[in-house]
Amino acid sequence: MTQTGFDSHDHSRCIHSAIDAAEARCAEEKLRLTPVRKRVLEILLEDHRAQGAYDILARLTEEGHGAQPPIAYRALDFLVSHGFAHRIEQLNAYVACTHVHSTDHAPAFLICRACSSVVEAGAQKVEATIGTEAKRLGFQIERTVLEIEGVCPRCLETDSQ
Amino acid sequence: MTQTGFDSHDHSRCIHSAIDAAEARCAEEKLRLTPVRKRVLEILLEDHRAQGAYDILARLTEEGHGAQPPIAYRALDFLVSHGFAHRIEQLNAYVACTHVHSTDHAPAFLICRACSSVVEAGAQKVEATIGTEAKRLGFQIERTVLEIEGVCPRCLETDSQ
DNA sequence: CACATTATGTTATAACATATCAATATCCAA
DNA sequence: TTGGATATTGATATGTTATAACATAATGTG
Repeated sequence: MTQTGFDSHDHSRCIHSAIDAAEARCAEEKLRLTPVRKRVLEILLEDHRAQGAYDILARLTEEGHGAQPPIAYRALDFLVSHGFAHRIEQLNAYVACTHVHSTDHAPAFLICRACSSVVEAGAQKVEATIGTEAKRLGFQIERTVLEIEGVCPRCLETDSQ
Repeated sequence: MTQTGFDSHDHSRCIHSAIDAAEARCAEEKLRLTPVRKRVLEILLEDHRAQGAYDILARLTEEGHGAQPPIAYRALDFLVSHGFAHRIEQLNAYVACTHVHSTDHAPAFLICRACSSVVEAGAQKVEATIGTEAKRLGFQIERTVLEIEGVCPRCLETDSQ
């Protein structure tokens, strides 16, 4: 596993490189990173935290985009389905993807229950373990959700618990 | 990993042994397996499928219990918090636990997207892998959600896909 | 341009979940 | 065995997350 977060870093570089990467991939694959989609990605990139669809919708609305849930959900669906963002199932929320990875990667998420920050890690070893077992059972894996809830180092200090 | 399902089996034994185990543990730990709670566990045990809170609520209502969401949610909370059932995050649904395990186990779920059947497997190796990495990052794990979506052997045959 | 395709706007509603407070049941100690 | 603390259930209301369905607009292509 490798990771990106839980540490201070030059976050504006995060944002720019993620946006640049998204634009490049969209150009390459003839996907349309429309204004709404791009804006949602930017909002998600503001920090390494999961945000709910309605939080995002509120931001879009402030900024003059449509005020109905489908506006947000469609943009999120686009981003998730092309790997620019991920859905955190246990939070019903979304984070920008900070990895450059192949389309079918197996992300693992470390989720802080105190501050909602999310760090994405690769989980190749985990997939390997599961893959072997699934094969034995005749189960055909299509998607792996690995979400690890706990407390991040920063909050561990703060809360002193 | 070990598993229980995706095969034909004497399901009435599943049910009885799970109920018996639950009653035993509740007696031991002075937990109250009240009528509603027991009934919800029985409903969940009817098959190895995830069921939504409102599905369960509908059943309870038919049978004369209260018809309000909290009735179902409270029973489910009890069952989940004591390990008699599990919540499947990606389905917002619940399954009975078919393992006898320690309180803090690390279950992995194989979820068929075609028939919603759920098989619970242990994932000790997975936890070990993650645990090591989390330690390196200073992240304190409290809960691990590992949900694997795909197609079960039975549906693979049927759908011929 | 005409047409197909994709994306967005809009309304309505479905599906999932919890806060709150009142009433009742259970437990346990005096 | 009674009385008080605690846990559970009942009931109402509301909050939160997500999608169906259909209309309109933008875009890409022959």
